[in-house]
Amino acid sequence: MSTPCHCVQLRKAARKIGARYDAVLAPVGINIAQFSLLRAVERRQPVSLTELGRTLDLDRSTMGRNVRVVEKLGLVRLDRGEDQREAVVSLSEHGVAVLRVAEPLWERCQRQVADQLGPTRLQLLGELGQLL
Amino acid sequence: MSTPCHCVQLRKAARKIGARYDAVLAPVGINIAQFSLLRAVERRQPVSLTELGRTLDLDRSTMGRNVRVVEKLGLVRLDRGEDQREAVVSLSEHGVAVLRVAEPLWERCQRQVADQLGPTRLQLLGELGQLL
DNA sequence: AATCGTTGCGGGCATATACCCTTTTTTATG
DNA sequence: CATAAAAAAGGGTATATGCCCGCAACGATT
Repeated sequence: MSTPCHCVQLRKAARKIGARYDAVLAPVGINIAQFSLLRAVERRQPVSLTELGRTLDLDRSTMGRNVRVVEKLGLVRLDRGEDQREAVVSLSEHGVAVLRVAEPLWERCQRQVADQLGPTRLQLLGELGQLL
Repeated sequence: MSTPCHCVQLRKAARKIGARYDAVLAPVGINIAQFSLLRAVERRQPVSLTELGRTLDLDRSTMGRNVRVVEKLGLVRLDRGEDQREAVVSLSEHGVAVLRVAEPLWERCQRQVADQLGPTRLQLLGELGQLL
């Protein structure tokens, strides 16, 4: 028999948990990636795409596209920074409102997942990001 | 302060580890998703798209598209099954050859990851799939 | 044999993600 | 100050992934 691929296992777990968070957030019209993006923007706004990418550990071009999606939803604003090269992102009022509604939904899901995994595995989960 | 989102953590870890396996497999011209697909095909061939999807825990339409990619690479064959609705997949000779070359590369990466994470965290990976 | 519910695909649509290349703007250097 | 190097976006291309819808084939029931 062959060992299961650690990467495949991890991806599978990520898909599953993602679907869960997505379902919880669906009533608000956003998914977990967008929720995470909005939170990151709120904490650092106004913030450039590059900095956002560094923060979320995503490719800059990925950031640009993901931001465009939430921009179309009217959740964030995109402006030019002082540095004319930068595109700086900030939450719109609508974005703030959506975030406020989404937060308790997310928290409930987060808690359920935490209970289901237990503190030990949660701890390990956090360590994965550091180690890889 | 806000708790980090378990889902986001997991996705991030999955992206990172995925990039690693992808890099290792790049010389063979496939990525980890395709490697995993080829292995699944080899073990069950000839296998229908639906069954493959169930096996890999992927949406059937996703399976269809992913299979088409490796088909274009000449790694698998797609035929009609006895049941005329089914599209059955099997490895081509080239697919087998690529798999044989890819396996040792994958194994080395797999071992490195295992060493880096240690047994406890490795075990977590397996458990996540079950629990989520 | 005609019909109807089920199953299996394929296509359309959308998001997430990454890599590469080009253009624009800034900055550092001679 | 002029110019070259560096930084920031943006667009192109490609894969992975999921949902929904429609079509075709299969099987059971009448």
